[in-house]
Amino acid sequence: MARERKIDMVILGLLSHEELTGYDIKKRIDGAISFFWKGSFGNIYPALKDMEGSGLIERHDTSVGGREKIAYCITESGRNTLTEWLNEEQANNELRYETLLKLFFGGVCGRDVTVRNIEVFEEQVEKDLKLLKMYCDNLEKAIDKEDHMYFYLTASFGVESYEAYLKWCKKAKKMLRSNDI
Amino acid sequence: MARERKIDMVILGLLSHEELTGYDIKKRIDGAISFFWKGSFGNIYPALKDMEGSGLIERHDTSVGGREKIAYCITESGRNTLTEWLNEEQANNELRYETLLKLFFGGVCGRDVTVRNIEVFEEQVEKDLKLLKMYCDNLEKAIDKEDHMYFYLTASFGVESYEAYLKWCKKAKKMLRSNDI
DNA sequence: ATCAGCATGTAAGGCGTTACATGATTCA
DNA sequence: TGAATCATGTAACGCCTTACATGCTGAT
Repeated sequence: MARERKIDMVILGLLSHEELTGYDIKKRIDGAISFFWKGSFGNIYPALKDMEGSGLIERHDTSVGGREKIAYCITESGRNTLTEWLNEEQANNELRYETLLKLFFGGVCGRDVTVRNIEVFEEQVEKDLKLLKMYCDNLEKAIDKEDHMYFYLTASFGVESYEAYLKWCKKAKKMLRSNDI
Repeated sequence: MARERKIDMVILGLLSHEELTGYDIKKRIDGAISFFWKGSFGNIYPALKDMEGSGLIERHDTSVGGREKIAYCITESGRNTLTEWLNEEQANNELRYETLLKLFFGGVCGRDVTVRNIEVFEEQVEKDLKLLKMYCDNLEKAIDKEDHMYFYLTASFGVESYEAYLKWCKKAKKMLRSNDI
């Protein structure tokens, strides 16, 4: 029923900083944002069209030569919508971790399978954590710019939680490998 | 294209322990599982029907009096499907945290709004953490039962990460409230 | 000349939520 | 008697993913 499509807010948020094409938006989302929100072309382009229709954003053609290129910028109305959303206290936070599902039902296959699944998870987390730390390090240096502080805090959330994940992985593997229990 | 519906695995996992009705399944999911996976009646009942059709589960009518009641149990084929899934190394783990989205774009509304959003998040995490710790405490006492260890590890994952969240919340609020930056 | 990357989109299908519809039983 | 809980489902709708379709540009 109610308007739920959060991709609109991602787009408005990105456009509040700079003018972007759909393609650019995808690239931005694939960066630091991808750790907590995803987007696809089949998602972004229709949203862009809808939002233009409702006056939240405006297109302006920046095609060069035969290359089609449509940049969008946020309107006053779009900025209001974004502000309203930011001021709403309720937020929908969801985890969908298949790894945890497999862990929960780990008894069906036993310890070795579960340990392996944890290891696979651990490897991914280690890889992502490296990236997140890189983001953090770079942002820390430029934290005097107001916007950078928000980006830093977001990346830092990732670092804190991923480090907790790794700590848990070690503990869990140890428990699964011990014969005491 | 490919079969993706993970609710099937949740159901198979639950039925691997005991025979359950759709209503029971919903209640189980709303317990400890809800921290990392959700389910609804509109989700569960159709899945049950499909899975019965493909022979992964079997119904047997346990109606009493005028009260309709259909319990399902897992079949050999269902147990195989569950085992195959547990043995697949790739797992899809996704975070969709609207709070982080709001944080990332926090510059639009400024520090007070962002601090408030973090506080709302913090309150929810504190509440959930209490529950998770309760689960952990209860399971720790009965960890000699193999299955309980898996449940314990899952809840423990929640405790570790939620504690990291809280740690981050304090740090973030402090940074946002300071005038140094 | 070819390939990676830039750039815009559509179509089909799957998954899931919410609301609705219906009725029985238990307990205060 | 009325409310809460048990119990099963369907329908509408929304959102997203994946795959497809198309074409330009710049670098090797």
